[in-house]
Amino acid sequence: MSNDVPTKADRTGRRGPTIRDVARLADVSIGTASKALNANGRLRPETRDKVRRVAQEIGYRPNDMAQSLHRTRSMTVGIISTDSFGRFTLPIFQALEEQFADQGIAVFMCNATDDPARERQHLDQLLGKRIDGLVVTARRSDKRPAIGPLANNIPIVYVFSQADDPDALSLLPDDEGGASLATRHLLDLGRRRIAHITGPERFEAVQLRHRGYDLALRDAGIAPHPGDYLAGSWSEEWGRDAVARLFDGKAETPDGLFCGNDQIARGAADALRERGIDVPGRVAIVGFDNWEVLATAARPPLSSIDMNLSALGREAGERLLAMIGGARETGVRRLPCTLVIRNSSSPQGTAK
Amino acid sequence: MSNDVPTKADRTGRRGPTIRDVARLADVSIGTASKALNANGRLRPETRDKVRRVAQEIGYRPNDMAQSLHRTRSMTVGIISTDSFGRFTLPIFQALEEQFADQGIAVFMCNATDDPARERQHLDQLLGKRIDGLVVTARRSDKRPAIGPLANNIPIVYVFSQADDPDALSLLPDDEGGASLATRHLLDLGRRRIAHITGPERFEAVQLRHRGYDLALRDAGIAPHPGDYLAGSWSEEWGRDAVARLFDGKAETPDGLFCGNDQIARGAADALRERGIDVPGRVAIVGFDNWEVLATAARPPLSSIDMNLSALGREAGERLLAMIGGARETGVRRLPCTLVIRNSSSPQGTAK
DNA sequence: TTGAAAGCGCTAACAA
DNA sequence: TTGTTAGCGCTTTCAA
Repeated sequence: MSNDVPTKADRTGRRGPTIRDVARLADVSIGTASKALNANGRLRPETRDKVRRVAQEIGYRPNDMAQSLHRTRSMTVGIISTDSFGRFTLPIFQALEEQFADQGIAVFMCNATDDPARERQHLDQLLGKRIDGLVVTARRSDKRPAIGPLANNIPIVYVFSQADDPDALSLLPDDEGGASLATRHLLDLGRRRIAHITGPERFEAVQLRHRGYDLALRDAGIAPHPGDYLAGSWSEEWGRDAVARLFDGKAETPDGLFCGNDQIARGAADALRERGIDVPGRVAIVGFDNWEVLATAARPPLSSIDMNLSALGREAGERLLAMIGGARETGVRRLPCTLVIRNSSSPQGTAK
Repeated sequence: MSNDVPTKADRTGRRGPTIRDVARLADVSIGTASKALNANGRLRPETRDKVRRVAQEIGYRPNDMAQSLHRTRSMTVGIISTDSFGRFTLPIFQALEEQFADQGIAVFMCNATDDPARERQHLDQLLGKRIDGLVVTARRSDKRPAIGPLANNIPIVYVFSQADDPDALSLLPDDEGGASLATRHLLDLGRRRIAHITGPERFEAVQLRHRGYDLALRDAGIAPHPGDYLAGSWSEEWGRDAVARLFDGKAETPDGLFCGNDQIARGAADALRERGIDVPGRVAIVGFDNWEVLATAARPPLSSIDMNLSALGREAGERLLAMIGGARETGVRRLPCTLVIRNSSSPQGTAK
């Protein structure tokens, strides 16, 4: 009754006021209203102000989907993890999301836990939503079947995962380089016999890290001791077992340990402490992953290789944006790892 | 030249074929095509088949945004973490995503790491996308300022986070109940002096768990020993420190430890082992969070309280769907925790 | 059984 | 400077 000009929103009870409502209340044409709100075209300042004021008052917010019907872009991208989300994907996702948010792009998250059918289903849905691009992640970086060329050849980038398709773009951490970095660090500390305790050999990352370790040793003129490469599982228990194998009843033992991940490193550190072997005094240790909560809680805190997953995520975001913009990118790109030094490879007090 | 009837897709180079293209190629009206594809209305079977075949062939997929312009629903929801994503939010998100995917609803993920401005910005974007509902999560379950009533009163549910607004719906784990459960379990084991080592008191969860512990003891007719409640930090180091305080040089020591999280529990277990105190023989331990990777790697593996975050996520999904459907839900709902028994509170071999 | 046309909310080209 | 109108891709009456 006192409520003049009921808005569409009032009538339907759902979906907000439309530009039509704004136009009506501001007493201008709908075209004018659009112009006023979008800052383009010439308009009398007072008209523009009036429209904007009205829009503000009734809480008008343009309907993105209607807009997208015009532009060729939906201003959304999809991220699909073929492999559930986890410790590794999280920082990547975080960086990606931030990057896209800055561009006004919203992110659909999908999780297809090792289920190709579900993956297909998600993909379908995303295509229906007309995403502008797709990011594919995984829990480990081994090769996976490529996602077929998407309708409208929507650009795809694989992060921490790689497609078995040479035309795809994959972004990965440089496992080999990271391993070399760790090994060289131990060499620089004066260690001469460095063992490598690592995870299951079927992981590509295990093979690459092994290679990096090997190369660094050879570069230093050291022939790797054959029994010093131990592949097992990714667990603390394996770290402890491996130490037992390397140290118990041996006359000659390693003075450096490069571990395939921080869990193994932690198990190794525990096992050494329990044997009264000083870390880093007699044996220095470097882990991999730089899983903060684990690495800092260890005794001593663990030096570790950081895969810089946030940087990886940012890079992926940039690449995808470029591809959405029309660039064509292919191949496997590996980003550098960095070394984080803590007490396990540094005299007490020198590092945190 | 040989390419008859170029589709819109061909012309623009972007966005897929439209229903118009399907209609043209199938030689029917666009209305008929729609009917054929949507399985409603009466149609000659052969017409329907023809349309479908064409649609299939040219890879037609309806544009969700165009559809949503009609329905009152966008078939999307937003999840915003005000607090970055982490270990706790992940299982919740996973469960939510799965639930929504089953309903054909896609999920926008947003991360506003402790930044109200960014939160507002994300919210704006989501409103522009016309999300049907919103889930708010956080890294800890303390009260937070409610998100103002959203335009079109889009339903909101807070999970693992609560709003300072009695009209909001919050879903939380039952910290108090979980603590009682842990304590009763230790009592059932015959333990009579149970200490509680926990995190910073400013956490609501710490207070609730303390209460649950207290109640369980009193119910059993045991007056809590004043020095047996130790609030500190959430770290392993604190777990070790607390054990030192409780055990070193004391004539009377606890025979049960209920720890505020698994990190503390693990530190405690380590400290006891190093003192030659048998776990669970002389001291039984129960942790909180059931953080698998940590709990199972501990020596002995830790019994722990599981907050059932997946269930929490599922429940949140159901509630939000109900609210989208028109239901009105308010208040704080706490979902039960469960006890996972491992060796730290069970004779060797009885539990895994 | 099928076709034509209006309209969802918005933008942009063209008229006035 | 402002208004009118034709779509964007789809669904849904209402006619034929």
